[in-house]
Amino acid sequence: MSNQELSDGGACCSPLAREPLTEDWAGDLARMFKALGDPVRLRLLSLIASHAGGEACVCDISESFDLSQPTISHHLKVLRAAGLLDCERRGTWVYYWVIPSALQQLSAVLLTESGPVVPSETCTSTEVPA
Amino acid sequence: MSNQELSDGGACCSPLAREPLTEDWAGDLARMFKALGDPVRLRLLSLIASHAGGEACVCDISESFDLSQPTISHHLKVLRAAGLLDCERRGTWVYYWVIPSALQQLSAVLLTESGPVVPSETCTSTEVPA
DNA sequence: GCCCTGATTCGACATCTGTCAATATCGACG
DNA sequence: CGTCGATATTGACAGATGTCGAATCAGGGC
Repeated sequence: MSNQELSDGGACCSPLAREPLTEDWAGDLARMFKALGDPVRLRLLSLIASHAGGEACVCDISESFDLSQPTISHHLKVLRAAGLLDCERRGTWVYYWVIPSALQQLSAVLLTESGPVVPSETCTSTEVPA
Repeated sequence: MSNQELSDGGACCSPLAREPLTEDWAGDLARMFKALGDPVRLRLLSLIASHAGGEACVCDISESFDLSQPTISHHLKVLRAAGLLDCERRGTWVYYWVIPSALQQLSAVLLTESGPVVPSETCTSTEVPA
């Protein structure tokens, strides 16, 4: 995977709204978004991100779900394959943590002309320059 | 399944990293992320967002894909059901446009402690799993 | 060495998803 | 009114996905 598109040369807006995504990049982003497209995985990510120290072991977070441990492990694997998590074994336990740059990249892609704030509620006007 | 309850109301950071997502919210967000978890839909969204005027008719964007017209229509329906797009019929054509607040919400959720701030605890390695 | 605990992998299953061809709907134009 | 072009809906189908139980792997303690 190539996550180098973060620093787009001279791009003032999000690439999503600036120009059509290339197929390659769309596929790359879609894999990450698809990993987030499951409530269990979203909660897993949130649990890990909000855990003390920014990391958590499986035994700790699996208690928050009604799912079997293999299922939790499967979801963690999906998140890791998508590049959103990383993990490390320490003795008996395996600790997971979030990869901040991955989330940041996704967040940046979604930042369109709307920007971080929406001052005007009447969005009917199309203010996008041609 | 007793998660730690809300600490306090004033959320200064992203809720994803502040505290575990509630099941309701995770389900809501997951529906939107799942809609983005397909390269075709991502490109559709990008094509519409980057189109002149911020909106595009189906006949225009469908040319960029090798997919059948019903498939394009299906993906547009998914994006609309997720609250990411809205559409309007004008004569023969149907125009679609992006709902900025939806993308903004998703972008905000992903803005964790990473953001503009450089994390100091887990900066030992930035390599992603292969 | 042997077992015990934590975590992953495997195999199987039902369900969901993406795709197409065929058909239907909706509006414009003779 | 009939037809035509643009979208949407339906039905069907292969492939992906989420889930579990069982088996397996990895360390620690006896």
